[in-house]
Formats: sequence, structure tokens, C-alpha cells
Amino acid sequence: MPAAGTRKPMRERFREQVREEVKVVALNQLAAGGAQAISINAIAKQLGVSGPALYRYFSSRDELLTVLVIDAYNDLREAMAKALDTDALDAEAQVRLLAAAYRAWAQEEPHRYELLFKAPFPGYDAHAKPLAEAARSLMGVVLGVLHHLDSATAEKPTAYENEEVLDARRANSENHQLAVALWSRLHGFVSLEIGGGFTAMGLDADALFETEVRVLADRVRRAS
Amino acid sequence: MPAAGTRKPMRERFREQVREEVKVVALNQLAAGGAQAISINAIAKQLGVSGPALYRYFSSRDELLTVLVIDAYNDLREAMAKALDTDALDAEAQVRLLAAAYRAWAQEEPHRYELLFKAPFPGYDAHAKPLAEAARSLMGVVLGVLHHLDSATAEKPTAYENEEVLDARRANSENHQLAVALWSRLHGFVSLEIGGGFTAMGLDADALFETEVRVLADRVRRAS
DNA sequence: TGTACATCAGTGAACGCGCGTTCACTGATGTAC
DNA sequence: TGTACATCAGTGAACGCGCGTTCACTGATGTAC
Repeated sequence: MPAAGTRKPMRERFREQVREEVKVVALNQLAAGGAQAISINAIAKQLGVSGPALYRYFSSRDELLTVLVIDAYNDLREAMAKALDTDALDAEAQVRLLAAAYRAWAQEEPHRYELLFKAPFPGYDAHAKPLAEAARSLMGVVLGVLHHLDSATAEKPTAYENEEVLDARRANSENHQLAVALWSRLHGFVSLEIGGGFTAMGLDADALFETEVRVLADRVRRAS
Repeated sequence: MPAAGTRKPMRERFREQVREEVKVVALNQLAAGGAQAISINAIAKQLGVSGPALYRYFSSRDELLTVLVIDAYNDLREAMAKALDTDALDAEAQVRLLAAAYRAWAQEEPHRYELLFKAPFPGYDAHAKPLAEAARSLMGVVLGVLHHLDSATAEKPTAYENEEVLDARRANSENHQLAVALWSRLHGFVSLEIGGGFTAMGLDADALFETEVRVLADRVRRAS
């Protein structure tokens, strides 16, 4: 009988624990054979359990995949947020940190990074709300960095309610365009690097990245 | 009995024709359900033929997929080469044309573009030589544009024999780094655009692309 | 502390499906004399 | 022009596989009295 701090009923705690185990095994399969290799039956076998047992924890294979994508969004966001969690730095330095964190996460978790971008991008009208929220929250970190560049759009970028207002403001925001350009370049570099395009050509990926980041930082400095 | 111009034996011509038909149907399936939806049996059914029949034309599903990837590389390369097939232009203008052609092809053939970059990047040591050649040939077009910027590396970039010499020269070439940066940005932009990331955020993709291309062209002008 | 009951994790069989691939074969088609 | 033969496209059955998911069930586990 565990002491204080254990508020949830035991069965619920158990459920959450098993869900985590399932996700871990699923990520192993992802790393080993790609997203389509994630299979309910194979996961069950690896957990020493029979197939249908997992339906106690995930209603379908689709739900499992969705959860993995959301987790990846959140992980990447937290990695970036953590990198920026330092005492006051100017925007240029923050962009450098952000870029480094983005690349580092993708290098550490290449399969999860691919999972993020091989899935269709979650639109506003997507049936999966949590997914869209996770994606927007990630972009919120980038916007946060460029935040003080333009005081007209200076509100908390993660806690919106009305999406239409948000859309209108975004479309007209210089910062948002800058953020997207930043993200676009990071994604281009990182996905080529992960795919092996650079090393296959005998190129020094670190040097290339340095150059790209320097260009980005310059642009941010010019805008500020 | 066809007249002059028909040199190949009829059976061989027939084989090639059927191979093309198979590829067309395979591309339809790719567009409809992703690369993993390409299935020998389903293609056969759609052609009004029984499954094993296709093994007369492709030795395996893998061979079919490889051929599709090679075709896509070649198509994209030809689209870019064609765009540059104008009377003498300076490097800056050529970069603009190249970028526009790259994006246009990806927009017209989004599924084939994805097919290219979701496949593992063909390295030198890849067992599939034709694949690696097709990929290098594509890069050759980009290098051709930046060609005259650096006379030290000025040789025909597509007709190499010795790969090790090629590697060494590439690693040391400023132009090659510029070409890769160019490609990296194009890929980043285009893959986000295809994925729907921009429109999902209410952004004007054309305007973003214009900005990115202008930055690229500036950099090329500065280098020349 | 002990007993009765409700909850729910996990089982095993089954359904229906589609896949890639092999094999021995039939029958048409082009070719050589 | 006519006949005999070799080539080869396509068939249908079969193999073995794995998948997601449903269902009725057993048995353990936590809970309420």
C-alpha cells in the first residue's frame, strides 16, 4: 500500500502504465521497420500477451498511431522550449538555440521525426483536435522567439480560443511568415540529413548546418 | 506488318507497352493510397488480368517500386533541365527558373515527389546502381546552374567515371555546398507545402515562395 | 478481519481479408522451313 | 503459301503469412459491507 501521493485508483494507474509500455514497443517497431510496421498483434506478442488484450488500452491501431504522433509533437516542442529556458537572450541567440534543439531532437529520434511529417498535416478541420492542438503548440514556441519583433501581434501565442481571429492575425503577421520560413528551412535541412542525403554525397553536415543557421540568424537580426 | 521504323521484335515492343501500363496503374494507386498501397495483385485486377501474370514484366514488387522511383528522378530532372533550356541567362535568373520548375513539378506530382523522399536516399554503396545514378544526375542539373561560379570545379558534372575523385572534389566545392543549400530549402518549402502545412495555417504559399526564392537568388548573385 | 460481489484484464477461437510469390499448365502467337 | 515447332503470355490453384477486429469466456483483483 503506497503512501500519500497515490491518489488515483490502482486499476487506472495500471492502465496508464501498460499504455506506456505499449507505446514503447510501438516505437521500437517504428524504428525497426517504419510506421506501417507498427502492428497490434506484433506488439502484443512482444509484450508476452495475446493480440486482443491490447484493445483494453487502445480502441484501435489508428488511435495508437495518433497518440504516437501527438507525443512526438509534444516532445519536440518541449525540447525546443527547454533549450530556450535560459536567462534573457536576444532573438538572434534564441534562433540559434532553437535551430540546434530542433536538429538535435530530429537526430536523436529520426523515426519519430519522420512519423510527424509523413503523416498528413493536421488542419483546423481535422477530426482529431488534440493532434491539431499539438501541432499549433509547437509553432507557438517558434513564434514565441520572434515575439518581441512585432508588438502588434504580441499576445500569448498558445492560448487562443477563436480560431478565425487567429487565422486572420497570422496571415497578416510578418513574424509568422518569418517563423514559417525558419521552420521550412530547418525541415528541409533536417529531413535531408536524416534521409542520408548529405553523408551519401560526402558532405560535412555540421558545416552546412552552421552556414544555414548563420543565414537565419542574420535575417532575424535584420528584422529586429 | 508495320512499315520502317519498327525495328524491335514485336514481342519485345509488346512487353515494353505492358510495362508502361503497369506503371500507370501503379501511379494511380500511389496517388490514391500511398506507396504501400501499390500492390501487384490490385494492379493486375485493374488491368483485367490475373495476379501472377505481372511477373512476366516485373520480377518482384520491389523492382516495380524501384523503377517508379527512378522514373520520378528522371522526370524531375528533365522538368528542371527543360526550364533552363533558354538562351543564355545569368546564374541568378537560372536559379529562379530552377526553383520554379522544382516546385511546379512537386505540385503536379505530389505523390511521386513524396515517393522520392520517403525512400531511403540512394547512397553510393547502394545495391541499386541505376537509382543512385538517377539521383546524381538530378543534382547535376543544379550544379550545372552554379557551374561557372567556380572554374576550379568546372567540368561536366554528369559524366563521371571515378566516384572517389568525384567525392573529393565535391567535398571541397563551394558550389556544391551552395547547391545543397539550395536544394535543402526547396525541399523544405515544397514538402511542407505538399503536406498542407501552409494552407492549414492560412498562409499565402506563393508569397512565401517568392520571398524564399528572392533570398536564394540574392545569395547566388553575391557568390558570382 | 472475513466474506460476497462487481469489475475488468486477458484468453483463444474465429472471421474475412489481402498480400507476394511459386508452380505446372494451356493456348495463342510469331518464326523457320 | 502451308505446315511444324519453339516461344512465351496468361491462368488457376496453392502456400504461408500477417493483419485488424469481434466475441463469448475465465479468472484474478480490488472493493464494499
